[in-house]
Amino acid sequence: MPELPEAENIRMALERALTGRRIVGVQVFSPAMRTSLLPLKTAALEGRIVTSVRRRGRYVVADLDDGRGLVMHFGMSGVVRVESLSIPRRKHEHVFLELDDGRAFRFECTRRFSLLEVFTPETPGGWPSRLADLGPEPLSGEFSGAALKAAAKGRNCPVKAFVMDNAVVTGIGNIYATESLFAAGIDPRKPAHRMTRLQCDRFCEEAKAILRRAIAAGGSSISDFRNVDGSEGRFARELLIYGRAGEACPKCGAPLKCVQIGGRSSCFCPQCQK
DNA sequence: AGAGATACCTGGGAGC
DNA sequence: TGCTCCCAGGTATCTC
Repeated sequence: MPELPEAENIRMALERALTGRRIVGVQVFSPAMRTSLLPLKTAALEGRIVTSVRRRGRYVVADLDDGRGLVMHFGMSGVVRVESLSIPRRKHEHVFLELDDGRAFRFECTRRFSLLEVFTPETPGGWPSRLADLGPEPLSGEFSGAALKAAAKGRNCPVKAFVMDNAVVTGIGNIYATESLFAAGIDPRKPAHRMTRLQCDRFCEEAKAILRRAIAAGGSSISDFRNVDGSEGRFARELLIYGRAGEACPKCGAPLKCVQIGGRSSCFCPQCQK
């Protein structure tokens, strides 16, 4: 399921595949994912050239030469490919954007939690402002132990729900929150405001290191995730505790526990995480 | 304002 | 075998 490292890998691949390419056709096969896909058909995308590909949190934006942009989010099963139109459409491929090199940007999403929309910068409350409202990028200098400690003031929710809040830090989902809290030795159930400054520092350091390693490894392929070239991410094998409830803790050997936090299963070591 | 619950959706696995 | 049920996940939206 795409989190930040997966989105960044998609961004890098789309930057190579789409920059400078002209959109020559639009095909929409299914009316809706998270939002309706029908506006793509009447958005006059034909003739537009992709000028750059950006990322904000888990969102990837392909900027067009007329100032608009294509914003995409991959939910938990979104996959994009840039490949020949002649390859038969897969069951859950919902959109093809035909390119001037004979290939197509093809958007697949099994569980329809993804999003693909055109935005105009002028739209009040449109995508640029919504992206700007997201919390700091975890790999930026803006995300620090001091900032995390300040944001946690007065917040009584469990640490895990807190760090998965996109307004606190963006792009960290269940996998990387689980792994980062384990690496930092923090109990995911602990009320956010009770994290010490040292723990906030540790969390930031570990989260940044894990995210950087995951990006370098091409992301984590859990269930449906594939990179733009169809390859699987190699980081899944480096996950230490995600999805390993009942197994021995890789640090101390105690059995890993699993609890529900914010409606999401959360694996942790009751010995190592305080 | 914060926090919890719920809906959205599909495929895969467990259990009968 | 075939059926039902539950679970996974991010985000929006609702209620308390």
